[in-house]
Amino acid sequence: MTLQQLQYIMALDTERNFVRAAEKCFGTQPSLTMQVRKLEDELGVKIFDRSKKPLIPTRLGEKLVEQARTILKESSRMKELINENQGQLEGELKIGIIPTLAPYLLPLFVADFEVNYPQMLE
Amino acid sequence: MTLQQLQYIMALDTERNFVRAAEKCFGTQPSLTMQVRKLEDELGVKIFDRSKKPLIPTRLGEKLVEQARTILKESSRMKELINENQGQLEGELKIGIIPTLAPYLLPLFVADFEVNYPQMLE
DNA sequence: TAAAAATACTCCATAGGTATTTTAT
DNA sequence: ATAAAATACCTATGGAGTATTTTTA
Repeated sequence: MTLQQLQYIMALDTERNFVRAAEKCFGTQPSLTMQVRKLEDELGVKIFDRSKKPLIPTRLGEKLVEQARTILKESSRMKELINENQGQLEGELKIGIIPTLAPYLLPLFVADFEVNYPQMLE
Repeated sequence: MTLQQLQYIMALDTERNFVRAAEKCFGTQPSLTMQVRKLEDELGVKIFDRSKKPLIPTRLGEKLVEQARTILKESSRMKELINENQGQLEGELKIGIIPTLAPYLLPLFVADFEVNYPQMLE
């Protein structure tokens, strides 16, 4: 069992679709298919019922996905502990982007950034 | 960050010694050295102070190890959920035993069973 | 000087990608 | 007919091992 696999089943539970879940994880559909199956094999149970579209988590699958969320939340707590400890680092953030795309993409990135790291903008 | 790395720092925290920690994880000292350093690099902090023997976790390291324990505990909960689920299976348990031995052994088996799987007896 | 940790190197398992086929609406 | 999932195949990364050197008590 890997943290990556847990993120995969989380995304899959949300999207109910391998293609979209893969995009969300910045990967491809086959990788996701393989890893989810590998996890199911390891655990010895089916997490998702693929016999219908859209696919749906099994009864047990729902519980496992929920637990996956818990584990991943505790994992991100590792980085939180570090941030808390170090207080605020100071530094420079360099962004590289070709001029053609800059006016279209940069505003999107910055908007996301504002939402996710408000404390870095002061 | 991998679950394996978290197990490594947990073992290292307990043993305070790469060689013994590696044995405990059924691995070798160099792997452990590498993985611990890799995790430290990824997180951008030192978890253990190796400048003295025996090595000792840093202030922050102690917190991270504690958090690692939490994450691993939540991970093992995945398998617990599966066991619990399977405990809810319904079915028939057939026991074969020769009549001569039955009065002597069956009570012992049942007693054990009651202790170990109470939820199956309701 | 005798332990423990770090380094050098090698190997191979596998995560992940592309291309394609199969399946389900 | 079409979109989604599974399969086949390939590549490259990196985890783990052995052998060796460097460290520190």
